[in-house]
Amino acid sequence: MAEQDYSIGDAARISGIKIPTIRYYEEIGLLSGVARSEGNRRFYGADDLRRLAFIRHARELGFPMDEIRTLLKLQDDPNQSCAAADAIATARLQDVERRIARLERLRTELLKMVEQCAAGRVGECRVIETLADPTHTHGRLADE
Amino acid sequence: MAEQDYSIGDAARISGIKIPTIRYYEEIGLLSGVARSEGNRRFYGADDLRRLAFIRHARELGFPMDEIRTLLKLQDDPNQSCAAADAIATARLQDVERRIARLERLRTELLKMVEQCAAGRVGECRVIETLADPTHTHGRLADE
DNA sequence: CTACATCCTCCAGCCACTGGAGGAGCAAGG
DNA sequence: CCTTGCTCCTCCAGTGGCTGGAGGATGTAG
Repeated sequence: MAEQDYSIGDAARISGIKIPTIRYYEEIGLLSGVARSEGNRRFYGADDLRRLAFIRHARELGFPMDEIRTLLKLQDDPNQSCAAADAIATARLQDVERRIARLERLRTELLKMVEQCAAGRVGECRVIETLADPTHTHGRLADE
Repeated sequence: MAEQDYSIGDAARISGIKIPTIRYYEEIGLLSGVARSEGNRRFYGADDLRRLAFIRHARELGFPMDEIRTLLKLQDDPNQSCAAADAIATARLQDVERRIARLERLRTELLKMVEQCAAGRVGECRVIETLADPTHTHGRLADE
């Protein structure tokens, strides 16, 4: 193992991704050609660590796995147009905005529920009542 | 089947929950004692439909399954204190607020990425670069 | 009576991991 | 040199919350 190489445990600590998850990422092809030591242990170079950081950051931003895969392929081939990456990021942005709007509505509804809870019996509990309210049946709140 | 009874297909249409999901809810004990016809078909009364609407609405509000289970038990026993329901709703509210805050941060970051994409080559693409940025490694954006 | 819709049960699969069993490798202390 | 204890390996099963398909029974309309 050269000086700039890391064990899977190191990689996990540095990237903040758990060991089995790193192995899983390799299995599903996000990290190809991971090197092995004599004793069959994986070891990672700086590139691999960057790749793991990329994946982690993208996951945190809510990118789904297949989009990450696409972004990694783009990254591997830096002469391609960045339009595809832009499209993916834009789609993600719109998704995030939709989710914010949805959560804001949930917030309003939950606030109402909690405010009106007079700490009484369940029989007259707003929380339960609101949830049972059949006027919500066809969820304005569903994914749109 | 009496007049106010519904087949599982009707229940699915009315509640907006798919048929296999309704069966699944029964299997995991959210709907107990579902009646059967001579020919072994499930049928649902108004109570069951209300219960399904409750579950759906709670799911839409982001309540996890075990909290829904608790709320349903509370509902089944209307002399209990509503404090437990209130606690669950409050926790949910806080969770929603945390998620909104998190998504707002994502939004800011994604906006920056998209704005700076000059539709150039991947080599100088902000989208890819931002994601690869190792200063994000220990995610301020992680679940907190 | 035939077609067709709807239902039944059982079981496999989805995603993105997570964790455990059982065993091998390796570094340091005695 | 040997043991201790840590890390690593592979394989496999399980998570939650469904979803869908196979293969067969039941119900209904023409």
